[in-house]
Amino acid sequence: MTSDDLDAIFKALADPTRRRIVDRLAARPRQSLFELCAGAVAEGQPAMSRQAVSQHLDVLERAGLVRVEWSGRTKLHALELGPLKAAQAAWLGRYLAEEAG
Amino acid sequence: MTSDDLDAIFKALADPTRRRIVDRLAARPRQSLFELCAGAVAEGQPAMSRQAVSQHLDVLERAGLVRVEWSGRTKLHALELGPLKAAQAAWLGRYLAEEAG
DNA sequence: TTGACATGCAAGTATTTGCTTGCCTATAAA
DNA sequence: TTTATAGGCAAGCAAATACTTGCATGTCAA
Repeated sequence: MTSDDLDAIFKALADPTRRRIVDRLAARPRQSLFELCAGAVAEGQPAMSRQAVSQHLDVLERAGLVRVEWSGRTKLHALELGPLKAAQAAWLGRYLAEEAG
Repeated sequence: MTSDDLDAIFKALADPTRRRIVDRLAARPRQSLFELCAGAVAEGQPAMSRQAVSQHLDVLERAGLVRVEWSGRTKLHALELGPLKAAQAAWLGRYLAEEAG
């Protein structure tokens, strides 16, 4: 866990659209790009272009927070919590409250 | 803790220089702007101009992570962990490992 | 094979970020 | 009062971001 890794992780989480993508992938893993676009609309949020969502997913993927699996022509995305827990161990944990239960 | 608050907190932590400032304030609270500039050099890091450090402190202060207290012409900075713990409670905690010990 | 679908790639643009430079204000010390 | 010190304000600039538009590629179905 280098300083650059922490940069990428915090930067990825610093955007509300990306945090919503994380939340949707936590609720249901293995979603395609189109499913994630539709999910935004389903939650009553402003529609996002496919390219915009794709670029957000790239940011999350480069931070290691999203893992990708191809199934034919469909790219399935799922949450990867390892880097976040590593960030907690490497830096964030010093400053966080101990989690209650 | 609004989504904007989370934006500000994660964005503030997404820069290595700002994380080092946080670390230095954790090690010793109530440091002035000049002390924080000197601290960078003392740690063997590249010197930073007063204005650059000041702008980083503004970002941390706007995120609520740094609390300021004036003493004469000296502005003393200290770490404020409340917002970080609030961010953990509001969002981050869902995805973090339970802290060992 | 043809056409529809899921996604990638690349260029263009407006905004933000990180940093610098130059000048100004206010407090403290000589 | 003069001078040095701690910091603020504002403009300028290169790089990064967030998003769009247009076109290309690869996969599946009819």
